[in-house]
Amino acid sequence: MDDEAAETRPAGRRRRGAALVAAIHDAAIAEVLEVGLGRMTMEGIARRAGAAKTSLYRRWTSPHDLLLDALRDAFPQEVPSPASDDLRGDLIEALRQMVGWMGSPQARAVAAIMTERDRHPGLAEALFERVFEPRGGRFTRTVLRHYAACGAIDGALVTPVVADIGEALVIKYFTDTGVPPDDDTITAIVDQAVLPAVGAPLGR
Amino acid sequence: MDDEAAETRPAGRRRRGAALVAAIHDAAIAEVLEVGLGRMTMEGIARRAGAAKTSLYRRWTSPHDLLLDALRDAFPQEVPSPASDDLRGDLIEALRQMVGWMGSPQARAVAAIMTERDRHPGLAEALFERVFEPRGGRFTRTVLRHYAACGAIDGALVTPVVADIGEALVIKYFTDTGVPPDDDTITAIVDQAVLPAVGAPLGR
DNA sequence: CTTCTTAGATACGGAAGCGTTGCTTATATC
DNA sequence: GATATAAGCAACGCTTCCGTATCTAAGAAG
Repeated sequence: MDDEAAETRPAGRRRRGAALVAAIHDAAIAEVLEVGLGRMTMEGIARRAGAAKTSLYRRWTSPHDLLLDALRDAFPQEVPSPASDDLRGDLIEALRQMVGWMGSPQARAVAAIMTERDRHPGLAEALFERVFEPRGGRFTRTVLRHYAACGAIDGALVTPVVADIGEALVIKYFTDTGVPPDDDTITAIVDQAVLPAVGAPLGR
Repeated sequence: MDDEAAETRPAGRRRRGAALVAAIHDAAIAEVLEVGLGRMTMEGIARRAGAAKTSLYRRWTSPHDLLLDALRDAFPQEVPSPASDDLRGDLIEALRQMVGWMGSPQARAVAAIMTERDRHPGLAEALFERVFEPRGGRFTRTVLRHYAACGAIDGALVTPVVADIGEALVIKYFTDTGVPPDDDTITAIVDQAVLPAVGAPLGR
């Protein structure tokens, strides 16, 4: 994910332009994941990228500025929802996609910014303005809306709260245990929490 | 919350023993909330507490050590569950208590440690071992178990996933918006997500 | 091959935190 | 009031990062 860098590069070759920028972007994301938002440093990013500090200061003014740039380049991550006529299966698949997305370095960098938003308010704002729009049940909500439009479930039940149930439980599982939920857990979340809220029969 | 410190203390008075320790504990918690886990420093805590750096090093070996000590002193926060025969009301009350608890400096310090657990694994472990046991639906779970025991709801439906629904949605609301959910939102969470999962009638 | 652009290497003075030391002085105890 | 305990204070050499400046050398363009 990083390491097209320092040691690997045969001393006599120099990256320029886009290739160099990409390497620095990767280094910035790797850096925030390893040392955290509060300990990001131009020197650290340069070291990790195998680039000269000078090359960073030529383009960016601060680690945060650089990080935002890196994230904007890495997004958007659009999540298409394949809609068959299997509500339960589509919900499970949506949460599976979410879990996969959460594992990406970009997503974890965003999470790091979100959790420290009160310490760096400007950064969180800029993330929203410049990178992507927040506040989403972007995964299950898409699915639920589709089936509500079909008439398969009652559209009045697809409230903001209900559209967040699946995502909320995935996130809580992740922060509680430190690992993403496996398929069995995802299935349990859909069967025991999401489906009941949209009026599907209980008990599975 | 902090500031029994520096400027306020009339130059000729010295705190000792427990009073000093308490002031330093407060300063440590305030410090982690302001600068974050990664930027906590012995000098910073000492400055905030209006104490000498020496006095910290006499008792603790690192900012993390000190922080853990401060948290252990501030806990436990037991949450009793007043059980009448109003499931819905008790669920709402439980989540209200949770929101209140989340606002405390101690809880936010714990949250800071949890969100950076991969950066400081030892700290998160020590928090569990030395301070309190994790992994809870400690709020709504207590309520749901009570009513399951009474036979008011089906005990088989009170799974780990279901016991986490309320807390998960409160947490997600908080991290998404940056502010705790108000009473209307809490009510919506209970009505639209928790109650359906335990077989209560929909729609409300 | 020549030239222009741009990355790399190195050094800088300054700031801040580190963990420790030696010493002074306030507070508690007898 | 004398004495033991414990806190404050100031300075130490060391490290890391800051932002900048200077100089060399690799890559691209003509």
